[in-house]
Amino acid sequence: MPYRRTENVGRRLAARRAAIIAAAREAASEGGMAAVQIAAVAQRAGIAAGTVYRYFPGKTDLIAAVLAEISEREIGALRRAATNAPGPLSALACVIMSFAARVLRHRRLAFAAISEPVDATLDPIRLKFRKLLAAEFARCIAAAIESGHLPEQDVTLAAVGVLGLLVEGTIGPLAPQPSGRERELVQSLALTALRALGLADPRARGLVVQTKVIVD
Amino acid sequence: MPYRRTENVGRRLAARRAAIIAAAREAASEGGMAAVQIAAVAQRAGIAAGTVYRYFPGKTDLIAAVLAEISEREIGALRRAATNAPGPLSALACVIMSFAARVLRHRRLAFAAISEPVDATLDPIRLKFRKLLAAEFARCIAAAIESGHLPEQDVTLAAVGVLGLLVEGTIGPLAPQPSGRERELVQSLALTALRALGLADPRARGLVVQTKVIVD
DNA sequence: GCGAGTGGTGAATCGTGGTTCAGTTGTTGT
DNA sequence: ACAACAACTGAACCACGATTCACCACTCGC
Repeated sequence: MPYRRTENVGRRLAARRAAIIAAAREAASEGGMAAVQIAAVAQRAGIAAGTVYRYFPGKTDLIAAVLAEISEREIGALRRAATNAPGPLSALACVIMSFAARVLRHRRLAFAAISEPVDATLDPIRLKFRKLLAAEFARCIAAAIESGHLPEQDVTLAAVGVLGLLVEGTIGPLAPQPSGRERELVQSLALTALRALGLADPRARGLVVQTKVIVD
Repeated sequence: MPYRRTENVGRRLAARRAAIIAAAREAASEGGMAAVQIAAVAQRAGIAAGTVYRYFPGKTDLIAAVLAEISEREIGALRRAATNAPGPLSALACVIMSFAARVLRHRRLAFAAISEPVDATLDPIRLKFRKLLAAEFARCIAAAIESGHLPEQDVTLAAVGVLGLLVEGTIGPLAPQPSGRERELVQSLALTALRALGLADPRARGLVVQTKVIVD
């Protein structure tokens, strides 16, 4: 039996798989989901179109892998942001602002990952991502309510609303164009979001100003 | 010269044009933008596929017409809601709640019209619709600030944020499923939106409860 | 170096859905 | 009824992009 996959080859395969995912992500970063075409991705990765199918059963699975990667990175960052904060309210502010800031860093990709439909078969995966994001918000909101910093409310709905507010304000079609004023935009959106959750204006204002954002 | 378009024929043509638009709208209502296919629309309208092209140069123009119609209806309704209200704050609440309620009445169609990308050439048209919606919110927010009911803030950004909050909370993928509790959902979202704009919790609560929604 | 088997290739295939157009049907004014 | 023309038809055409597959290239263990 002359050929067993060697360690070395295995690494090369893994690297190529990662390269394909990276190529797909880059394509999405530049031209949105519409630009994620097998031929284009393959070219970017320096391989033939057919080769993509040795790594992924189909385009859907490739995009799912891209989304999974993004999801893991982003959720991790938000969780870290929450953990590092001194208190529940501070954690909430930090998560909100980190999310907004991170999205602003990669607008197109974020838009593609969060808002751009692709295919009905992918809806569950995108839904999972959004659910995780909302859950991260929800966790912080719940903690802030628990500790008496926010009024009682439907936590899930509040989280979804805040998510929509931030997404629309950062990468929605009406969001301000990139202009170097990202810091102010983040603060402005965070202020609005915190008020939405029931925090009085002055306290929210102070909280927002003193919060440090984690962007990696 | 034996044939000039007669009055009667003109009416029939106009009616057919309207029927095509209606068919496209219905298709979108049932299956989203993906279901707006020329063949399907034509069948719905009881005509042949080719006939559609006697009324619209292409699919893009057809969808543009559908969006224009929706836009006119919806913007009109919001404007009416604002006008009927006794004061600036009441107008704002009414516009917010009317928007949410109307969207909930036709979720799929609203989602298709507001959130579902179709084609890069259509982006300007969708953008215009969103801009009009945001402008309607912005007008009310500005009036409420003017009259001292809300704190100073970036009106445009606030309007965009509220739009995102409401859209996500009503027709976003994480929004609550239809369940007969629409009234509560609208109130809950409106409360959150008004707080986001800087209205203190108790005042917002009272305002939301007493506001009558215009749904037609 | 060689046989066995994996990884890679890219042109051809396929499915989908918008668009076209030669032929048919319907309407108008005389 | 007829000429002149518009409207309608739907099968054929076309573009696009995912997927396949027969063939080539490489790696492995001997």
